Amino acid sequence: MPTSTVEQYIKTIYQQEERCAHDIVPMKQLSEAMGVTPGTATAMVKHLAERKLIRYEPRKGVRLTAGGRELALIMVRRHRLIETFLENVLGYDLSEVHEDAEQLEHAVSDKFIERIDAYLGFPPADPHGDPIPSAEGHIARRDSVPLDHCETGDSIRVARLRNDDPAFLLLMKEQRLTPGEVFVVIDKNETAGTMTVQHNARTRKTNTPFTISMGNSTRIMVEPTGEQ
Amino acid sequence: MPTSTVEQYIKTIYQQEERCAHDIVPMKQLSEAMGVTPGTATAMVKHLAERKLIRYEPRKGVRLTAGGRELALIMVRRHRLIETFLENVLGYDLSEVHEDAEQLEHAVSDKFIERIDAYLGFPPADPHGDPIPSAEGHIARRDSVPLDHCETGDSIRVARLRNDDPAFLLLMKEQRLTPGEVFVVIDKNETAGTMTVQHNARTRKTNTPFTISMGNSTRIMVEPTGEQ
DNA sequence: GATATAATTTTGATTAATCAAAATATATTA
DNA sequence: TAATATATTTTGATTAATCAAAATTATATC
Repeated sequence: MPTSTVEQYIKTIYQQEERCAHDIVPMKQLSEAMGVTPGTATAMVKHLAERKLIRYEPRKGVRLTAGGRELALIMVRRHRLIETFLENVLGYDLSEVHEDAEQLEHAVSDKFIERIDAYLGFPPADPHGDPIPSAEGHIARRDSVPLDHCETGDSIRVARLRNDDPAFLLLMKEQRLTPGEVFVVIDKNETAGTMTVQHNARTRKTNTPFTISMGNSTRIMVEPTGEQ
Repeated sequence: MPTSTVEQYIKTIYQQEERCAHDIVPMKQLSEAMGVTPGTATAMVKHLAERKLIRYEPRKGVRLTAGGRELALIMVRRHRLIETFLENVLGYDLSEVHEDAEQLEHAVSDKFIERIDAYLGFPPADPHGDPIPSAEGHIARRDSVPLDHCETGDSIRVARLRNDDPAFLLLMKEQRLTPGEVFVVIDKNETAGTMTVQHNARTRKTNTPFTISMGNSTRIMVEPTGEQ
């Protein structure tokens, strides 16, 4: 049985892999995401590699093995089903679900999760719109497309950033073009080779438009929100 | 914040106090109930005493302080509400609820418990019939009476045994006259000074009658089952 | 390419919880 | 009461997870 700490590391590595172009996760990124010192992460990573949950390349970083990915998807399934339950059944606010789910996901049994799934009517996605992996570890491939495939007026959600250039990622962060964020394409200028996007006014206080080159926009994977 | 191990010890001490005449819980009883070696229990008990959750009398045993009792009742509340939820909402069998509740009770937040309580309609008792302590730590005093106050035909549940004589307790265990067990009084003979009880035929395979002296029957606290 | 900077690993310690086995105290029995 | 059995505590070790700080190795800059 993996300890809850092991589960948490594996889930975090999975999430970090999702957020980078290169699938290898550097130690700094992992230790920051886990909120531990780098030395602690190194020690843990060696242990996870022995358990065959990850591949560890010293001085480079880590990537999940098939077994690690399996465990990660179990944890993601638990987390998302619990969040859905907290919101739909117990009436939690969306901002409150994460904290409690983070604790519960390490304490629930498989039986509990399957019962919750049935009780909720086998929902395909959690309250954030993220797909819930099946009990067998299958997760719906989100039909994300590069931003430059979108048209003016499209309402979209950022799925992932296919680029790990720090300057690019920093810019994305400053502009809040990070996974999960919702936008509208307010202009697509083929001649100038630019796209302009803007946060939805009712979800953001500051929503100044942001213009990006068509070339860079291919690095931003988005999916339709289904709105409008 | 108490760790889940601390929570478990405190809950266990509370339960053991309920099950003995003398409110002091000897180390052997505690270590066996916790499933750890006696030395481990001693070490932990010192820690709990420093935290002012228990009073520790070396070579004698332990008893809860007011603060310890408060924590114990929080844990009992969590456990019983979770069991109720698992049975009433998720359709668990009664025999399955304990195992999952035992894990979850250490992972849930106060918010979660209060929401579950409301969702269940503020139930007064869990599926075993045990009262659920309030959020403020009040628990309904079970209206238990000594067995000799019962009459022939009464259907009763054992609440607690007010005697810690090992032979007596062993006998009670052999006859399955332990807390939670359900019986019918089939004879009360004032002249002979005896009472005879029998397990309910549909809950027990072996249900040979058992006769006990009136004197000893005062040590067995029971409550009406509400049946018949 | 030499040096400064940043990332990573190593080392030595710490805390919570545990066990096995030795030492000690208490209770029982003969 | 002395001998034996039982309960309890102590001692020394272990494991998982962590930190701080030193040592090492990449990477970036001049």
